[in-house]
Amino acid sequence: MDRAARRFMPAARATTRLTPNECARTLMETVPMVMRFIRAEMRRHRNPLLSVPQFRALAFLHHHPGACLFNVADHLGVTRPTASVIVDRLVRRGLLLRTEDPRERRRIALTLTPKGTAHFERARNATRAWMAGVLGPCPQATLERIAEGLSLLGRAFKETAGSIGT
Amino acid sequence: MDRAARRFMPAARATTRLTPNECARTLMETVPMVMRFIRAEMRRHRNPLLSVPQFRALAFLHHHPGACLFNVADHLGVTRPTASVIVDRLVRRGLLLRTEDPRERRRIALTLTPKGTAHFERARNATRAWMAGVLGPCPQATLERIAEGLSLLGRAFKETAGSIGT
DNA sequence: TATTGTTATACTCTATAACTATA
DNA sequence: TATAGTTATAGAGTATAACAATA
Repeated sequence: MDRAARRFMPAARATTRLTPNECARTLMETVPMVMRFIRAEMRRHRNPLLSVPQFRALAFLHHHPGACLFNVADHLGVTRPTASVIVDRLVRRGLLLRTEDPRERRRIALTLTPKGTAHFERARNATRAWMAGVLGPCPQATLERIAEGLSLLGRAFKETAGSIGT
Repeated sequence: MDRAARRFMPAARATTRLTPNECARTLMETVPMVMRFIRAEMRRHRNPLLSVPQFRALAFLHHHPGACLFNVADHLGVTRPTASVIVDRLVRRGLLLRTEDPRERRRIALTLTPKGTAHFERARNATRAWMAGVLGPCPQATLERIAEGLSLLGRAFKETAGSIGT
């Protein structure tokens, strides 16, 4: 076991029961910190690259080509005007194609352009490589605990915290 | 063990080794998602309340009264101009006091006003209560795994990802 | 010269309110 | 009337560049 994990274990196992409040405190310290590292990293790269929301929008549309604006807003957890602005910037940069859905003319169908696909994949690979570099030094057991904790955390939020935006 | 945890375990233990890349992917999906829940929750409250960076700035100064701008920027992980703007908004709202440090007249000493302290504590309690509500349904074991994962994650980032801003 | 902090500028994210077009 | 999307407006966060004051 690595030093970091060993340092942590006694506190986790030997003390009194961990309360939701203490967990919340750890959360409020860790998540924003990690988030700003991600943001800074994504901003560091070449040219205008992608912001985190832009990256997430492209990732979603990469897996759901032809999705409409509402789907994007829902996935990003933002209101439709916000999603509209984000999408609009990507369209202007030539990364997204906005077409009309002939069956439901109120809707738009969003798809990545070849340039958008290339841009997204480059950003994704760079981000993953950087992150893998950060996580790389961790031993296997630590990696698994991190993934497990994140997975459980994500599930708790998805189940309890209601949906946002309209 | 709760259903959620049981559902997760087989994937974590029985498959091939978890790679840093896979962990990175989970991270890129979970952290922004949790972050937006936090942001949305903090924005939901009464009046202008506090944004996440504002909250973190007040939390830091609550524990380090008299700290200077550089310290705040360092803790938030932003550049000094950004910290200056954030602090300035809090000063204008009467939540922070900006005074000159007589020993080092280049520096400013930042402290919470009584109003700032009250405001911060209200925001902190509300956020923790909400978060505890989200985490509350989780069984003890899950809670501990979440806290452990976050703690290890935070440590990995703090150790590897260099400092930001200047 | 180096450091601390601010201001100017520019861009993104984000929400609410008001609007258009379609169903 | 209800829904999909846009536009207008406003404000926060963020960076870089240029600056002032102090050490």
